[in-house]
Amino acid sequence: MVISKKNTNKLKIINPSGKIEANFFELVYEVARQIPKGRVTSYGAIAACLGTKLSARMVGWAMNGAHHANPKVPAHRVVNRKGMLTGKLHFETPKKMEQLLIKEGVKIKNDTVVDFEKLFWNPLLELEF
DNA sequence: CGCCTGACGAAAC
DNA sequence: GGTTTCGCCAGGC
Repeated sequence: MVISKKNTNKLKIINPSGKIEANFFELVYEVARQIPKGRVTSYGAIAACLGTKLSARMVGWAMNGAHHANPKVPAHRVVNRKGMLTGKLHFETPKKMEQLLIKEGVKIKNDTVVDFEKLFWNPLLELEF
Protein backbone atom coordinates (compact mmCIF):
# COMPACT_ATOMS: atom_id res chain seq x y z
CA MET A 1 0.00 0.00 0.00
CA VAL A 2 1.35 3.40 -0.93
CA ILE A 3 0.53 6.72 0.56
CA SER A 4 1.12 9.75 -1.61
CA LYS A 5 0.52 13.44 -1.57
CA LYS A 6 -1.28 14.17 -4.75
CA ASN A 7 -2.72 17.53 -5.72
CA THR A 8 -3.97 19.86 -3.00
CA ASN A 9 -1.54 18.32 -0.51
CA LYS A 10 -4.22 15.92 0.59
CA LEU A 11 -3.04 12.44 1.29
CA LYS A 12 -4.49 9.46 -0.44
CA ILE A 13 -3.97 5.81 -0.13
CA ILE A 14 -3.14 4.10 -3.34
CA ASN A 15 -3.17 0.36 -3.81
CA PRO A 16 -0.48 -1.44 -5.74
CA SER A 17 -2.92 -1.45 -8.60
CA GLY A 18 -2.91 2.31 -8.54
CA LYS A 19 -6.52 2.46 -7.53
CA ILE A 20 -7.42 5.11 -5.00
CA GLU A 21 -9.06 3.70 -1.93
CA ALA A 22 -11.39 5.46 0.44
CA ASN A 23 -8.59 7.87 1.21
CA PHE A 24 -9.64 9.73 4.28
CA PHE A 25 -10.99 6.93 6.36
CA GLU A 26 -8.30 4.42 5.60
CA LEU A 27 -5.71 7.06 6.24
CA VAL A 28 -7.19 7.95 9.56
CA TYR A 29 -7.31 4.32 10.51
CA GLU A 30 -3.74 3.90 9.43
CA VAL A 31 -2.57 6.64 11.75
CA ALA A 32 -4.81 5.50 14.57
CA ARG A 33 -3.31 2.05 14.36
CA GLN A 34 0.12 3.54 15.01
CA ILE A 35 -0.88 4.86 18.40
CA PRO A 36 1.21 3.03 20.99
CA LYS A 37 -0.58 1.12 23.71
CA GLY A 38 -1.22 3.26 26.72
CA ARG A 39 -0.94 6.47 24.76
CA VAL A 40 -3.59 8.75 23.30
CA THR A 41 -3.88 11.40 20.66
CA SER A 42 -6.47 13.82 19.39
CA TYR A 43 -8.61 14.04 16.30
CA GLY A 44 -7.04 17.32 15.44
CA ALA A 45 -3.54 15.89 15.68
CA ILE A 46 -4.40 13.13 13.29
CA ALA A 47 -6.04 15.58 10.95
CA ALA A 48 -2.98 17.79 11.05
CA CYS A 49 -0.80 14.81 10.35
CA LEU A 50 -2.83 14.07 7.25
CA GLY A 51 -2.55 17.65 6.08
CA THR A 52 -6.20 18.42 6.68
CA LYS A 53 -5.86 19.97 10.07
CA LEU A 54 -8.74 22.28 9.38
CA SER A 55 -11.14 19.42 9.27
CA ALA A 56 -10.65 17.46 12.41
CA ARG A 57 -14.34 16.71 12.20
CA MET A 58 -13.69 14.37 9.36
CA VAL A 59 -11.28 12.39 11.49
CA GLY A 60 -13.83 11.83 14.18
CA TRP A 61 -16.47 11.22 11.62
CA ALA A 62 -14.29 8.66 9.95
CA MET A 63 -14.26 6.75 13.18
CA ASN A 64 -17.85 5.89 12.54
CA GLY A 65 -16.62 3.27 10.19
CA ALA A 66 -13.68 2.35 12.37
CA HIS A 67 -15.74 -0.32 14.04
CA HIS A 68 -15.95 -2.53 11.02
CA ALA A 69 -12.48 -1.55 9.86
CA ASN A 70 -9.86 -4.13 9.12
CA PRO A 71 -7.58 -4.61 10.91
CA LYS A 72 -9.10 -3.30 14.06
CA VAL A 73 -8.62 0.36 14.89
CA PRO A 74 -7.91 1.44 18.47
CA ALA A 75 -10.42 4.25 18.31
CA HIS A 76 -10.48 4.40 22.08
CA ARG A 77 -7.03 5.96 22.02
CA VAL A 78 -8.36 8.92 20.11
CA VAL A 79 -9.97 11.70 22.09
CA ASN A 80 -10.62 15.36 21.51
CA ARG A 81 -7.89 17.85 22.16
CA LYS A 82 -8.81 18.29 25.79
CA GLY A 83 -8.50 14.61 26.42
CA MET A 84 -12.21 14.03 26.80
CA LEU A 85 -13.71 10.74 25.74
CA THR A 86 -16.31 12.38 23.59
CA GLY A 87 -16.64 9.37 21.39
CA LYS A 88 -17.49 6.89 24.11
CA LEU A 89 -21.13 6.95 23.18
CA HIS A 90 -20.28 5.52 19.82
CA PHE A 91 -18.81 2.36 21.23
CA GLU A 92 -20.62 -0.85 21.83
CA THR A 93 -21.24 0.40 25.32
CA PRO A 94 -20.41 3.82 26.77
CA LYS A 95 -18.12 2.15 29.27
CA LYS A 96 -16.15 0.22 26.70
CA MET A 97 -13.87 3.06 25.72
CA GLU A 98 -12.98 3.98 29.26
CA GLN A 99 -12.42 0.38 30.22
CA LEU A 100 -10.13 -0.24 27.29
CA LEU A 101 -8.02 2.76 28.20
CA ILE A 102 -7.81 1.86 31.87
CA LYS A 103 -6.84 -1.61 30.80
CA GLU A 104 -3.88 -0.11 28.99
CA GLY A 105 -2.84 1.91 31.97
CA VAL A 106 -4.51 5.17 31.08
CA LYS A 107 -6.36 6.75 33.95
CA ILE A 108 -9.74 8.29 33.32
CA LYS A 109 -11.50 10.86 35.42
CA ASN A 110 -14.75 12.52 34.54
CA ASP A 111 -14.57 11.17 31.01
CA THR A 112 -11.20 12.82 30.64
CA VAL A 113 -7.74 11.33 30.29
CA VAL A 114 -5.58 12.08 33.30
CA ASP A 115 -2.20 13.55 32.39
CA PHE A 116 -3.41 13.89 28.85
CA GLU A 117 -0.48 16.06 27.90
CA LYS A 118 1.99 13.46 29.09
CA LEU A 119 0.28 10.58 27.37
CA PHE A 120 -0.37 12.58 24.25
CA TRP A 121 1.11 10.93 21.23
CA ASN A 122 1.79 13.34 18.40
CA PRO A 123 1.56 11.66 15.00
CA LEU A 124 3.30 14.66 13.49
CA LEU A 125 6.40 13.78 15.46
CA GLU A 126 6.19 10.02 15.38
CA LEU A 127 5.05 9.57 11.84
CA GLU A 128 6.19 10.77 8.49
CA PHE A 129 4.48 10.09 5.23
C1' DC B 1 -28.86 18.09 -6.56
C1' DG B 2 -29.21 20.98 -2.22
C1' DC B 3 -29.64 20.60 2.66
C1' DC B 4 -28.49 18.56 6.93
C1' DT B 5 -25.43 16.39 10.02
C1' DG B 6 -21.35 15.28 12.67
C1' DA B 7 -16.64 11.12 17.94
C1' DC B 8 -13.51 18.62 16.19
C1' DG B 9 -11.46 23.09 17.00
C1' DA B 10 -10.78 27.84 17.00
C1' DA B 11 -12.78 32.27 17.02
C1' DA B 12 -16.39 35.28 17.92
C1' DC B 13 -19.95 36.74 20.90
C1' DG C 1 -15.64 32.71 30.54
C1' DG C 2 -19.51 29.78 29.06
C1' DT C 3 -22.11 29.54 24.77
C1' DT C 4 -22.79 30.04 19.84
C1' DT C 5 -21.08 30.23 15.18
C1' DC C 6 -18.46 28.91 11.58
C1' DG C 7 -15.07 26.38 8.71
C1' DC C 8 -14.10 21.94 7.39
C1' DC C 9 -15.81 18.08 3.80
C1' DA C 10 -17.74 13.33 3.18
C1' DG C 11 -22.08 10.89 3.18
C1' DG C 12 -27.00 10.24 3.96
C1' DC C 13 -31.58 11.62 2.60
